[in-house]
Amino acid sequence: MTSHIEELLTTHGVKPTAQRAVIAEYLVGTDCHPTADEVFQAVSTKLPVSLSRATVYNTLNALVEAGVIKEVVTDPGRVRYDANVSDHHHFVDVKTGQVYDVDAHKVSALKLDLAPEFSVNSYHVTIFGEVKK
Amino acid sequence: MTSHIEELLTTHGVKPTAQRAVIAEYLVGTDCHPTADEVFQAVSTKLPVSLSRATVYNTLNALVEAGVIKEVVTDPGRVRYDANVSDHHHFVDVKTGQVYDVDAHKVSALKLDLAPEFSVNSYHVTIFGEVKK
DNA sequence: TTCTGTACTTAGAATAAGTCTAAGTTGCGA
DNA sequence: TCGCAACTTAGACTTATTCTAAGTACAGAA
Repeated sequence: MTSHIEELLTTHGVKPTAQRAVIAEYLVGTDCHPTADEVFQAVSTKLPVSLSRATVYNTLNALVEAGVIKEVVTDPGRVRYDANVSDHHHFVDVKTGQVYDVDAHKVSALKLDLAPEFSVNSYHVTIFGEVKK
Repeated sequence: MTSHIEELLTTHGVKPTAQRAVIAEYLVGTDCHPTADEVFQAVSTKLPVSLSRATVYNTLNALVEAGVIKEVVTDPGRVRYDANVSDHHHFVDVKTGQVYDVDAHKVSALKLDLAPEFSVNSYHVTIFGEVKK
C-alpha cells in the first residue's frame, strides 16, 4: 500500500524507512501545505512507535534535498512543505493563511528586463488575495 | 537633519521618538534589506542611550503597520525589512542571500488565469539567480 | 510649577521553530 | 553471529520574536 511511496523515495536516493515512508505518504496525500509541526501531529498518530520532532525535521530536510518535496516560505517564521514539485506558484488567502497551488501555465510567461549581470535561475510568483465561496 | 524623517513618521501617524527616527532613518538610507538584528546592531551604536530589542521589533512592526516600510520574506526563519514601498519585486542571489529590488515595470504585467472565486489583491515575484560581477 | 495619565522604552523572561547531541536501535554485509 | 554505519530518540540548545512588569518621558490639567 505504501510501496509506491517506497519506490518514490528509493528513486530519489532516500532510504525508505518506516518513518520516512509515512511522512512522505502524508505529504503526497494532501494538497494543504503543512508546517513541520502539522506533519508531526498528523504522522505521530499513525506510527506504532513514538516519533521524534528531530526525525520529522531530518526527514523533511532530506526530502527537500532529494527533490521529493519543496519548501514554501509565505509567512514569516514558519516553513511549509509541498509535495507538488511541478512548476507552480502559490495563491495565499490573506484571511485564512491557506496556500493554494497555481499551475505555472495559469501564469503568463514572465518577461524580465534586468541588467545583464543578473542571471536568472527561476522565479516564483506569490499571489495574495481572498477565496470567495 | 532628521527632520524629513520625523515628517515621514508624522504623516504616517507614527509619533516620532528618538529611537523611531533613528531606526527609520537607517532603513530609508540603505538599500540592503536588513533583518531586525541588523537594524539593532546598526542603530544601537548611534543612540546615546541603550536600545532594547523589544523597541526595535515594536518600531519595525509599527512602521510596517503604518506603511512606512515593508516586510520581505525570502529565507525561512527571518524577516527582512525594506523601506522601498513602491511597487517592486525581489531578486535573491542564491549564493549570497543578498536581496535586490526589481522595479515593477521591469516585470511584464502578469496575466493570471484563475478560477473566479480567487480574488487577487496583489502579487509578488521573487526571482532567484546569481549576480555576476 | 506640580500633578497625572498615557504612551514609550527597558531588561529580561517566555515562546516557537528548528538544530544539535549523546545514547540507544536497527539491520545489512562479512 | 558480529560489527558497523545509518537511523531514531529525548531532550538540551539556539535563534528569532513576543510578552511582561517596571521604569521613564512628556503633554495637558490644575
